Amino acid sequence: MLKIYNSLSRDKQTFTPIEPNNVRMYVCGMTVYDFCHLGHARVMVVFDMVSRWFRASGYGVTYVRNITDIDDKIIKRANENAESIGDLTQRFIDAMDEDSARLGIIRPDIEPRATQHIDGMISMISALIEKGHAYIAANGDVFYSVRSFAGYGKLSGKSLDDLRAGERVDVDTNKKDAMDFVLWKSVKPNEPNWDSPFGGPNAGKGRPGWHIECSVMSAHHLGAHFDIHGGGQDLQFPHHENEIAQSEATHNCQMANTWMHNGFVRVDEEKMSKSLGNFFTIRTVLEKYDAEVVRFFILRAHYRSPLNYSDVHLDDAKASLTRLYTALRRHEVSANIIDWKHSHAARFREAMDDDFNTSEAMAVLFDLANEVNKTQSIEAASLLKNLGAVVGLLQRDANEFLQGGVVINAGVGQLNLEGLPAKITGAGASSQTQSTYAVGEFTHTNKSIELTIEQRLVAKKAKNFAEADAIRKQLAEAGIILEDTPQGTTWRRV
RNA sequence: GGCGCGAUAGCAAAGCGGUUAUGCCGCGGCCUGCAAAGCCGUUUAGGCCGGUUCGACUCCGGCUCGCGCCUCCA
Repeated sequence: MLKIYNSLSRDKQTFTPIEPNNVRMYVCGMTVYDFCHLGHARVMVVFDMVSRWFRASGYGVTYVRNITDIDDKIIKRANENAESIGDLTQRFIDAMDEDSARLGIIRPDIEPRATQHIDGMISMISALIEKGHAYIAANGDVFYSVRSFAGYGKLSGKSLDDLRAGERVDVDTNKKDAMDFVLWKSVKPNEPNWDSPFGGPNAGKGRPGWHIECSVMSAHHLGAHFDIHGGGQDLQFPHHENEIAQSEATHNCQMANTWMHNGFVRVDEEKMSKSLGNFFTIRTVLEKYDAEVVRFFILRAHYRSPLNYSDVHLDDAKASLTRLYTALRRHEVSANIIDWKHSHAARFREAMDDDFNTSEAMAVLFDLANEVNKTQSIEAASLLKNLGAVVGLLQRDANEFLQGGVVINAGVGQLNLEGLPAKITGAGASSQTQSTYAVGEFTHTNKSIELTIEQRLVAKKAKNFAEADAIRKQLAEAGIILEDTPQGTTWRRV
């Protein structure tokens, strides 16, 4: 029985989909004016995990994640770049797709773009005006009247009287109430605009505000009442609160049954964000760390907890994931079937059913790795790999992961062994994407490493251990660890 | 100022009113030519002050500190 913490009720509730076998989930996606950072990675990974767990639990899932492709920042950036808005947004959508694929994200079923739903937004805004929930201001902007919606504040727990709008920002004098938010922005010079029936000094020409997008796109694809609405913690207020106000005032029914919010990624105990400038883009991090390590790093914490980012933590995650892959080494794993009655599988399920406790689920994976190492059981190894698949982990060939490594810059010059620079590729975290990605430039090719191992083997057979150890040491300095086993010598990258 | 969240061992991170979380690191042992990996064992916990209880890291109250939202933000 799956329980989910619902931000709306502030407790864990048993999850029952509205339709018997289809979970309808909407997640607020990205505003595409720049590369995605680790905070975006977390939303993508978390809700990917959520949708995977629904599917593993036997549900059908309709997962919608929107793309905001029109807003102030996009317009500003396009102007700065002297680039068209369409070119800019497409460029960053492509980049997002690439980052997402590398992180092993299964694409959402539907990825609507705001600019594809302008008509729907105009309709909803018109309906809100008709119902008295919105008004056209003198300058032609259309505002939502927060006082007109009795439930305003129910998601964030804020009351209108406690909110001190205007304390930190100048209040727009066109508003009736300082907390009213914009639904339609009347056109400004050199800005893209659409026709609307809202009138005003610019004859209705303008563009939609941010909040209305999600109300329209979620209703369009999932209906007025759906199961789950998700997003980052920072969207809870005002974005999600405003969505509720718009949607519920329009449709006269509850918008989403369950609201899920993932915690922030932090840097030095502070929220990672564009405005603080302390963000790391996904692609920057992936220059140094394997995408699956990043995915594991995100998944080993509970989705609602804050997640501190640092190289030390990524190194730690890498070492941990290495342990799991090491257990899988040399095991031919059987088909994709999980016996949920198996004690480890049952524990895994119990953890995931308890508000997606991936932290606990990862602990099960480590216990399973211990069992594999102890007993060499193929069943245990298969279960480990198959449970990994449920959360999008451990699907690569173990050696491919272990020999992927990161770039080693030190020691190149000192090596007298053949160290041909070469680009070694390692597959992304997902087995679903066939693309491969370079982790970096290595000082040794796999081939040269194997040749070196052969040389060392000759020395070993001659009991020339000084020579054998020297070779091993040289490779170690280049970040390559040799391991002698009864089946021969294996290697991996640090 | 309003509202909310958190404080667990060297680091990271869960569960749980009484039983080994888990991973990394450290230490000891086994294994190994020596290592590595692995296995076994092991040192470091529960911000502070009270209360409830036979028993609290776990429940309640207070305090301190940190963080978040109240402005665009995943």
